[in-house]
Amino acid sequence: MPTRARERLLDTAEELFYAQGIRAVGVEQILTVSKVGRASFYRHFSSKDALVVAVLERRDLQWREWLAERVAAHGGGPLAVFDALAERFARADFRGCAFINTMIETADPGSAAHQVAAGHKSRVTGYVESLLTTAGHHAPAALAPQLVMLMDGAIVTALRERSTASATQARAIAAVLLESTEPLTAS
Amino acid sequence: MPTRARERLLDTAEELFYAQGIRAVGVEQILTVSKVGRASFYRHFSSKDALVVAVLERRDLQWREWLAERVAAHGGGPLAVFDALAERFARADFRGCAFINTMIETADPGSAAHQVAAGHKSRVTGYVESLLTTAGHHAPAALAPQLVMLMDGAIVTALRERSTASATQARAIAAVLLESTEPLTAS
DNA sequence: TAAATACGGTACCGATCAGTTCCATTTGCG
DNA sequence: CGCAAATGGAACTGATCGGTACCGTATTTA
Repeated sequence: MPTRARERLLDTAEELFYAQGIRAVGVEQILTVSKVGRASFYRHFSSKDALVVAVLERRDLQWREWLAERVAAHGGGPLAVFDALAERFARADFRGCAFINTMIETADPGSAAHQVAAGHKSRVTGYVESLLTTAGHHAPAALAPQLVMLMDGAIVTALRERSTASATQARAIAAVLLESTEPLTAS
Repeated sequence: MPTRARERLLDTAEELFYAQGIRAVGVEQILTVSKVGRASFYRHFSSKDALVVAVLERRDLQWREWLAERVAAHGGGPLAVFDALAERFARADFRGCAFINTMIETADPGSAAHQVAAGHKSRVTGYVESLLTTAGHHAPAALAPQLVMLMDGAIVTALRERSTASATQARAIAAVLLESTEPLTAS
């Protein structure tokens, strides 16, 4: 492939979708920025929706690779996910979680984009559970969803306050949960 | 005002915006559902953006009124906010927090809609802080943002999982935070 | 060199977008 | 009753939406 139009489309679309939202970015803008011809676009993707799905699937893989790498760099413990989040929040282009954003923007739960986004979250939960298991913690299956909920809360809060403080806060709360000896259920 | 067109517009727009997203709802649809003439719309609101702001400002007031009422019904303690959330999550039309959704959908932080949404969150935080103060808790100013972060995490999780479980989980975590005698900061 | 593939540019399609204008009707009030 | 304000309907604008068709060009491969 001479000029790798497909990859330029994915790169451009990922950046624009994340920065402005999926609906806010038209095919026209993607073509202009990526310098790909209109016909070439529809040779690679049957529709804008297909491009959205392809972007999300690629980002799911890349994001989880990035998370695993940063967690390892921060010691490999379950709490390291919040250190990784803090790094993410500090980036100038941070605009929340692309998958949360997609689920909110794409209201229909049956749409392909919505389901890719939901799948991402369950895969992240599985990864957090594996971190808890490796750390020898009791009840990883019960704790992982709670940590992911803290992660999501920290992400939304960071988006609103434009600071990394929520990652530190969430980490401190998570530390309390990990220290508690009895599994935490309803009170 | 004979047929109260303005109120019908606000009611219809609030429902449609929440269910489908702001961008996804055109003025055309609002006019059709509300049975308001196109001209009447622009007599009451200078633009669609002005309608969006009016809807959000009204919902801010109504939502916080509703929260205070449900918190009182659940004993008036700080943890009651999670009982109120659980009720919200159980509704068939639940689709997350309208203000979080607005901040995500309206990417530009300088837009009027975004700022109304941000203002709502700070007012809710102030309310939670007053609940902590009334309950005689130490360091309400430090704890309130943490509880709001838990609320946001529970909301996003409920939207993804379509269950009230996250409210119960968040309440249990919040209970641990309230019981801890020392203020929780970075570890 | 020649065929095949990928590509960029442009014109075009019908639909929808937000917003304006004009007109006939209906409503509440004096 | 009669007037004035509020209203609903429809026609229209220019811009943009996602998507299609065609054409000339550049690159790779046989």
